[in-house]
Amino acid sequence: AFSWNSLLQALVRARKHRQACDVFRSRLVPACKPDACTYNIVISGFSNAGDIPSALKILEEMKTAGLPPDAFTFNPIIAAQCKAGDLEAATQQFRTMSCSPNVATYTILIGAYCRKSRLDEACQLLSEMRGRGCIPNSITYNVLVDSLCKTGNVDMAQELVTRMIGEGCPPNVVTFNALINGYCKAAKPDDARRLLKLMVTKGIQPDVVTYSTIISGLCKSGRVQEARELLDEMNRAGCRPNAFTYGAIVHGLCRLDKLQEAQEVLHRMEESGCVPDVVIYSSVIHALCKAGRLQDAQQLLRRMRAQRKAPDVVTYNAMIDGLCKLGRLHEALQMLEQMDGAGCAPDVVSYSIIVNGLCKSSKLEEARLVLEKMRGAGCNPDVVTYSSLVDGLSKLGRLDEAREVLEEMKRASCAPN
RNA sequence: UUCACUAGGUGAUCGGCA
Repeated sequence: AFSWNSLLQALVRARKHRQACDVFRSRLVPACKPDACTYNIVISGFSNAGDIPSALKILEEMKTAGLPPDAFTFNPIIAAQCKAGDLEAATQQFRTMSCSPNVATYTILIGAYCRKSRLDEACQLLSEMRGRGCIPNSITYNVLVDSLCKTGNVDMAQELVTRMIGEGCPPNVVTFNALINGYCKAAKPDDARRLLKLMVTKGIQPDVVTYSTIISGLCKSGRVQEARELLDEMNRAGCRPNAFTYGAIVHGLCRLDKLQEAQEVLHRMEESGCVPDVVIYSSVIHALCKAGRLQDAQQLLRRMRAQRKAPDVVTYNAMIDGLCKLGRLHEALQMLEQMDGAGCAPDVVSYSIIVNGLCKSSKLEEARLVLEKMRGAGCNPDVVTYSSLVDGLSKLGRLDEAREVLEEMKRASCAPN
């Protein structure tokens, strides 16, 4: 079982879920019975892929096989339910599970409540875990810091960090990175830089995440030159930039309409053997599309394919939007089919782009059909999809129908914003 | 051999500033 578990784990890590499932299902060696670890690995695989029903099915099989599930079994399921936004199901699972929760269980739930700005419940869980002798560790605190930052409570996060030492969990590089990201997202890159200096004085080495985060923050504030200087600085400090680092720079240049320079960075990467990844290509493709340079975008798409980099849903969406904005709806629909055929399932953004394009061309009936089509593909319209429709109808003076769409949203429990 | 933490790319509307 030990060896098979290692193989399964490797497959799950490589996101080869089908193969992992095949290995598990075939029970390749009859003499080798799956143990609790085996089940945990498979359950974790399904959970991470967002397939909660399958995870629950394996959980039942595990019980049937007489193996008692533990926290390692339930944690990935609870995490997946949280990620899907279903805190009620996660909490239900947590309250009814047949084993004791561990620090990870509490950390998952605390982070989820925090990210939904349900701070009271997060605090309740924090004191509950302490009461049960479950001591929050540095990951717990880091999750708190990060989710506070992501909900716009950077000051609260900063305050928590100052208290961490007293709690026996001094801030580490992840803590600082989370906080630095908070300041960057709050458009305060100077505070981020201040923290970079501070962490060094505390003996904590900045890593590639630290630098990439600040570089991205500077770029988002339009300070690409400073970002490039920081890139030099990180090189001098012996920290090798990675795809995130270059991605931030390239995107920053694109946002400033410095498409020429962005493509130069791209070329330099290609030549230096450091092949740009799908994110970097998509970033430039998006910018080219926004500039109406569909030809150039298509050429870059070909170049990325030549580099054996497969376009993903974001790449296609950028292209589809570019086509729509030029009124080339037919080609946009073709590309939607093309991505599907290439094994890249269109998502709610893909369909929304098309819906918006059709609405802008006053093709409301066709837009309606796309809504049906996406539902049929198991992809529910979201608030943006509906907004395009409401806007299209309103601008044509078809206000009654627009109101009807609002009702439809309500029925689909999609809250208007 | 199995669980929880940090960084880059895509869609609507409206408003402010230029």
